[in-house]
Order: sequence, then C-alpha cells, then structure tokens
Amino acid sequence: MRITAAEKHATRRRIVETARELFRTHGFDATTTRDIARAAEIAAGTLFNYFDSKEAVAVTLAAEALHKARTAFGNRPVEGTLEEELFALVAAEMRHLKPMRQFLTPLLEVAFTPLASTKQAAGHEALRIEHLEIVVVIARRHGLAEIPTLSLQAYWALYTGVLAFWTADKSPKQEDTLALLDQSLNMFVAWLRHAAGESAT
Amino acid sequence: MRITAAEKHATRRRIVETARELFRTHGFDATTTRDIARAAEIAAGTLFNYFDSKEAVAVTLAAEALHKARTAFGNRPVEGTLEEELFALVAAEMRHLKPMRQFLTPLLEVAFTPLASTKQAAGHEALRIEHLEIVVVIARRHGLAEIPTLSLQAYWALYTGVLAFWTADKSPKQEDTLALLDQSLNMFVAWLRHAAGESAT
DNA sequence: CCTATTTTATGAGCACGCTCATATATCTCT
DNA sequence: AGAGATATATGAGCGTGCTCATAAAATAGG
Repeated sequence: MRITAAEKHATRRRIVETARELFRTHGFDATTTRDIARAAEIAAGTLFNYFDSKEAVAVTLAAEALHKARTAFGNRPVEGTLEEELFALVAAEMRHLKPMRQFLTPLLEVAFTPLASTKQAAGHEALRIEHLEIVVVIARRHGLAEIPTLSLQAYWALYTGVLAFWTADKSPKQEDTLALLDQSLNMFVAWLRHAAGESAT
Repeated sequence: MRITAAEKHATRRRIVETARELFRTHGFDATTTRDIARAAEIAAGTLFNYFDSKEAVAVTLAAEALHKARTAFGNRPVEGTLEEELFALVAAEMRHLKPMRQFLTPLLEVAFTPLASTKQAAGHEALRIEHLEIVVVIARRHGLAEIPTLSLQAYWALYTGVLAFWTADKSPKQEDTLALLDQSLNMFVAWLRHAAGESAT
C-alpha cells in the first residue's frame, strides 16, 4: 500500500476532527482510541501510524487552538497597558482552549512543562517558545527591551500554574481564574519594572 | 475474614513501603500494581482495597515526604529574611521529594491542583492547605499580617509551576530550579510588600 | 458451640492504550 | 506489463490498571 501525500494528510485531518468532535461530546476519558478509529473509518492500529499516543492527538487539538488564538490576537489593534495586553493574550488563549479544559491537565504535564524532552519535544517545546516570544514582543513594545531568562521562566511557572488552576475552576464563568490571572500578571509586570528600574540606576 | 485493626494498618504500611522501594529501584511506570502486590504478599486486587489507584499510593508517599520535610523545617531555628525562609521551606520539601521527582508530574495534576475535587479531595486538598498555612505563619512573623487570598493563589500557581519545572530540570544539581525558585519568591515577596505598603497608605 | 452476619482477601476477567507481524496496495525499473 | 521493492493499513494480541462476584475468615447473638 502506498498512498498519496494528499490522502495521508486527509486521513490525519479526519482523525483530528473526529477526535475533536468525540472529545467534545463524550469527553477525553470516555472516548477510546477505537472509537476514534471507527468514526474516522480506519483500523484501530492505524491511528498510531499518525500519532504517538491518544494524548498526542489532544496535544494537536490544543496546539491548533493556541495557534488560532494567537493569530486572532496578533490581528487585534494594539492598545492598553502591558498588563492589559498580556491579560488579553492569555484570555484569548483560554477562550480557544475552553473545549479542552477538562483534559488540559495531562497536556500541561506533557506539553507545557519546560524543558520537557522525555521523548521528542519537537512540537511540544514550540508551544512554550511561541507563547514566550509573543510576551517578549509585547513587553518590548512597552519599553522593556530585555527580559532576563529567569524572569521568563518565572512567568512560565505562573502561566502554567494559572492554567492548572483553570482546569479545576468551578466558578460559574471562570471568573476566579481571570482574577488570579490578573493578579499574577500584575505581580509579574511589577517585578519586570522593578528589575528594569534597578538596572537603569 | 476479619482482621484486627493493627493487621490492617500493617498491611497498608507494607504496601506503602514496598511501593516506595520498587518505585525507587525500578521507577513508577515500570512498577506494576501486580509487582507491588506480589512483593507485599497480597493478591493483586487487595491493593485496591487499601488505595483507590496506583497514583494514590504515590500520593501517599509524597504526602509523607512533605510531612517529614515540614516537621524538619518547623524544628529549625528561625532566621533570615522572609524570602530566605520561604526558600528554605520549599528547598526542604524538594529535598524530601527528590526520590519521587520522576513521577511528581502526575501527582501535581491530581494532588496539587487547587480546588481539585474530582472525586475525594480529602487528603489532597490537605497537601495544599498545610503548605499555605506555613507560608502564612512565616509571613506573619515577618510583619505581614494578612495575605489576600488572591495573592496566596498566585503563590500556589508559582509553587506548582516551579515544581513542574523541577520535574524536567536536567541541570546537574537542579541549580536551575533553585535559581527559578529564588527568583519566584523574590517576585512574590516584593509583591506582598508592595500591596502591604499600598494598603497602609 | 453453632449459625448468621459482616468484613476482607482473592484472582479471574474486563477494557483500555498501544505494538507488531502480516497483508495489501502503490511505485519503480526493465 | 511484470517483478521486485517500498510504504502503509490492518487487527489479533499483549500488558496494564482496575473491578467485581465469590470465598474465606472473624465476630455477634442465641
């Protein structure tokens, strides 16, 4: 068997879209890889020719959602303070990640942990790097030329911690998470300004 | 079959200690629940009369390690700045958690996520609450009477983020994590002082 | 003591994620 | 067009964490 690149791509897409729908309607845990395979009209084992694991499918969904969120954010008119812009960025991401909130925790583990390179960090590292690059760009626009690596790592710790909080947030409209995000970003930005002020002295 | 409370307790201990040893020597993933059961001289199913899951056994190990760490920390002479004391607390915890660093991430998910109450958050919530109580006590000793709930949540986001970083830290003596921890705590304490200063005005 | 009741231990068995030998389809070269 | 080489799909099968009907042991009541 040999199949055109187009067909291969089509199968991959079908797996992703099928999984998206099944995860949404039945949840991540209640959806078996056999369910996905059957609905996508492939054999059970074929799914694993396209993805390393069931989680990898979910990571793809999350990555696509984040990509869309960032694209949408990038086309937005620039306005507001640094805190407000960062808030808008993360809020946009959360809006797009909302359908996968319930199974985000396993993904945080795999894809969001810094330095995560147990097997192949290829696509996973990218998730982190792309986000941090946007943060750096935004900060630069607000007069903070250089952010120390350590501060960026602290930011990432905060960011993942907030997302973890989010996964368990029971408040009606996740307003608790938004409050925490606001607080966290204020803290981070104050720290950045503090550090910048000191180095300028 | 009915067995004295003492025997029950003994069996539970045997499971925990057996698991500790097997996890240490073979790793969490490579140790099956059947391995633990065999080594503890019980049937495969019996393990699940004592623990809800394999992870729950690991959570018990982590909880015990944290308890020891905090006891050791509590008996320590009080000295140093607020930042230094918080650093010492977390560093002590990490020292005791070191043997389970490799399987800490699944535990972060289950036991460290705030508001985590999927099933029974009984022992899990406790892990978080106990830590935060110590933080509050230390802060109070340093003249910060009240820490807003939101700030504590931000602290927890940082704390879990740092632990997540730690699980993947490849630097020889985990010095990267210690640097990140230092930075994070400095940021947090600066924020606390900032808030306290404002409210005093 | 002997029976009824309660509690725990047991291990066969389930469903799952994932693997791998094999079958099958396509491409390449003559 | 035919034969070999190559890439992919397939599904039986494995080991896993965990469940559950049953057996076995201890207690309680008479």
